[in-house]
Amino acid sequence: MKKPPAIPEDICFCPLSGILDVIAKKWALLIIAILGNEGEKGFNELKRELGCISPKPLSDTLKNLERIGLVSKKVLGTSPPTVKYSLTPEGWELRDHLIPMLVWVSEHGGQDMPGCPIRARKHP
Amino acid sequence: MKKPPAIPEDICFCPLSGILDVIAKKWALLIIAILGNEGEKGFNELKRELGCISPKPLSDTLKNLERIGLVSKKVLGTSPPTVKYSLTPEGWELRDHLIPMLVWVSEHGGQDMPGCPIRARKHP
DNA sequence: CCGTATCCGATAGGATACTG
DNA sequence: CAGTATCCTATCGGATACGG
Repeated sequence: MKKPPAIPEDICFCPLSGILDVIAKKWALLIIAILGNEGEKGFNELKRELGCISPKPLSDTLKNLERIGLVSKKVLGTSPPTVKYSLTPEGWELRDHLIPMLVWVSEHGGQDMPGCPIRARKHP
Repeated sequence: MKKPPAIPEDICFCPLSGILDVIAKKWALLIIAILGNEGEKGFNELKRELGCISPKPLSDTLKNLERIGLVSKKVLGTSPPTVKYSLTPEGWELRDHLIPMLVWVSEHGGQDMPGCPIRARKHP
């Protein structure tokens, strides 16, 4: 049996449960990636960027990300109400650890891509 | 607006959809982490390690991971039937990119941890 | 030991409409 | 623009039992 280059120490993954419940969702990682890549985004801006997400799941996901402290929400004016979502410092840290994986995945090329196109910035 | 250290180029996240549909699930990341950390695992071994997963979701997840080429399955004997799940080369690559994130998350400490305890190796 | 089969409840998430 | 409110469906995921 191959001896794998193991995780540094005997590490407990208990704390993962909580965050994975939020992160391991359909849109969470993409939202973090996009916010990280572009800085700040409004609700519908984000919605447009994601391409085919309904307001409810987007709202839910943002609330969850906010709750666990990865995303912060700023309300600016009142008419028209302007809202900006951005990453918290913790969100940035996570994002930094996340990017290598996302980049690898996007380069590696998932052959099956049913559903709607999603882009970080430009779309071919 | 803060100028973020962006993702290398204008990168298309289209290919993400397919793989995210698989890895952004409740158990997928943990399975990859565990297989990477311990090399090979049988079905029930994995089940025990995950702590509180039912056979069906485990079976489903493994099939999906196999389908997209991250996990391979070896059938050895016939009595008793011995099966070993392990990471494919691609699975290893993904795992390498994944570990920093998982380690960060586990160190960062998710305060809320409802549900069952999950461990990579030892459990306190 | 390795799963599949079945059933079932919870919930994620899409569509749409509508309000502040 | 920024969501909330419904509604509705598909799927996920747990429990249990059983077969190879």
